[in-house]
Amino acid sequence: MAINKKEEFTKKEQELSAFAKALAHPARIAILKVLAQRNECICGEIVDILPLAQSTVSQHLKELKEAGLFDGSVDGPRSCYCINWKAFEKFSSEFNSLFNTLKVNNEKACC
Amino acid sequence: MAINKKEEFTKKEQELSAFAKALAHPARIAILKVLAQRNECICGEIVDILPLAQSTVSQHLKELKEAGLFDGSVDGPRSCYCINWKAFEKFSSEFNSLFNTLKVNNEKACC
DNA sequence: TCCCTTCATCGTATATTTGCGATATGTATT
DNA sequence: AATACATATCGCAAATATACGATGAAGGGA
Repeated sequence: MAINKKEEFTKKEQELSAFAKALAHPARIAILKVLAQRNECICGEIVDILPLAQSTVSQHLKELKEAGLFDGSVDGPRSCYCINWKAFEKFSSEFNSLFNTLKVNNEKACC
Repeated sequence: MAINKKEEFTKKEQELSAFAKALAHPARIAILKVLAQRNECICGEIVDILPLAQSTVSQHLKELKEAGLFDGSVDGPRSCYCINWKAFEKFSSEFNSLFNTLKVNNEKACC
């Protein structure tokens, strides 16, 4: 058993949860924060900052990439990682609309 | 090997990722949506709506509860699930501030 | 009291994630 | 061509998540 039932939910539910999943590890949050602190894309450096092995960091980057949040352009011997802003904005606004829907009903709390 | 390194990140990174993890499954998104559609806490019904076995749904509810997003008050033979609004608002606003920080720097995109 | 309903928990199987070292790849530099 | 550097990928081990059926607990009604 342990059949994966994720396909049985709506597409939007799957998309939102996939986005959340991409952010569901502190290392990946940390990576995004590094991007926020600098005003440029990351070209290396990440491995030095995180307390993880190079291969593990590479794996986390891959996951952000596969989630569509990251554009990685391999550029010579060093890579350049950038946020895919279109995707990021789309997901974050969808999250906010979910949050807001929930909050509106909050005003009529029942227990 | 396979040692869990989550503790080596900052507390905020851990909190945010834990929140994201709670939303990282379509079933849990669906549960929150059900709450949004009705104007009241959920007393049963969830199992009928989701395409999952009762025990599995119970497990997902437990996870939302352990993430601090859900308050569950077992009340006689039926339970009542409510969102923990304080926690929810805290996390969603922290997410937004992360999003906004990222967006600000977006304006100086470099690649 | 004896069942029925509702939900939680346990045990278990499988899938996925996390993490590392080793190795491959790909581009500059010498 | 040989080397050095930065990343990616592979292979494996351990941890965690997902899912279900079976069972347990607790209240309500016959």
